[in-house]
Amino acid sequence: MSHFGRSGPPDIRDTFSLLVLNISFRTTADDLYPLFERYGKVVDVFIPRDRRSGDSRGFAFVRYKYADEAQKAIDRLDGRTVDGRNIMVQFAKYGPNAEPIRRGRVIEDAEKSRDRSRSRSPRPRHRDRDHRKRSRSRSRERHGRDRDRDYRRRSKSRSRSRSRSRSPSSSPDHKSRRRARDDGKRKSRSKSRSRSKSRSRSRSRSRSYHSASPRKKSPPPKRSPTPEKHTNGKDLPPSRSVSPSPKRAGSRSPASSDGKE
DNA sequence: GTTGAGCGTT
Repeated sequence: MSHFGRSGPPDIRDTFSLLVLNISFRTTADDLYPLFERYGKVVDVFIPRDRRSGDSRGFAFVRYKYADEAQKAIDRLDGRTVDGRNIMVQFAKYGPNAEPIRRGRVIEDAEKSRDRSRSRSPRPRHRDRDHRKRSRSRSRERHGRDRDRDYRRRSKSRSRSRSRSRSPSSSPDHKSRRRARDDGKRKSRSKSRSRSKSRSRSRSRSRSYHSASPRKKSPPPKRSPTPEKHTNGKDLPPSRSVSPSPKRAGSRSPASSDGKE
């Protein structure tokens, strides 16, 4: 929703989107509008909110009518303290339709192809949209729900050191603490994986699709007194389609490897 | 009540 109450974005044909980062969670579009409107014609102010809680996600999008005004707003508001937070204003890189943005403006089809043809963008990496979409979890969820996402976020933030000092009051306490926990967890996992690996070697990969709960404790390979041949035939009856290894079935017999190792 | 890297809506 936009600041004007309309449905969806008003008109992004000739607007320049600005991304305002590091704003307070209490800051609303009404608070940002007068601030940005002072430097130009603001077409729309949008603050993405969480679907469930409805709270602000900590950043906003301000669309200007003209690029020079947007640039001026960046120059004037970037680094300013708003609501007690040092905000960061910059041109948006992606449009609402997942389209690339050049200098804050949505690149049109013709312009896009032209740009590609003339000069390759020095963009080091193409960021997957799904990637950020998945990591769209606010820290609130981090309290004890999703720490799996932290892995990716942490590694990504590492390579983002080129950014300016966004938070001088960055307390490394959190990282250290979290890292310690992760380390411990990782160790335990690696051990378990090692065991599973050896087992998997003797076992057939057809078991992969069988194990629906990786978290569950791996049951000991209770081997019946019956010969391996019998077990093999029972374990992978219709799993032929799952195993894309035709040569294995012909050149090698899983029965022999099952018994040994 | 908390949080803090990032890129968007009916």
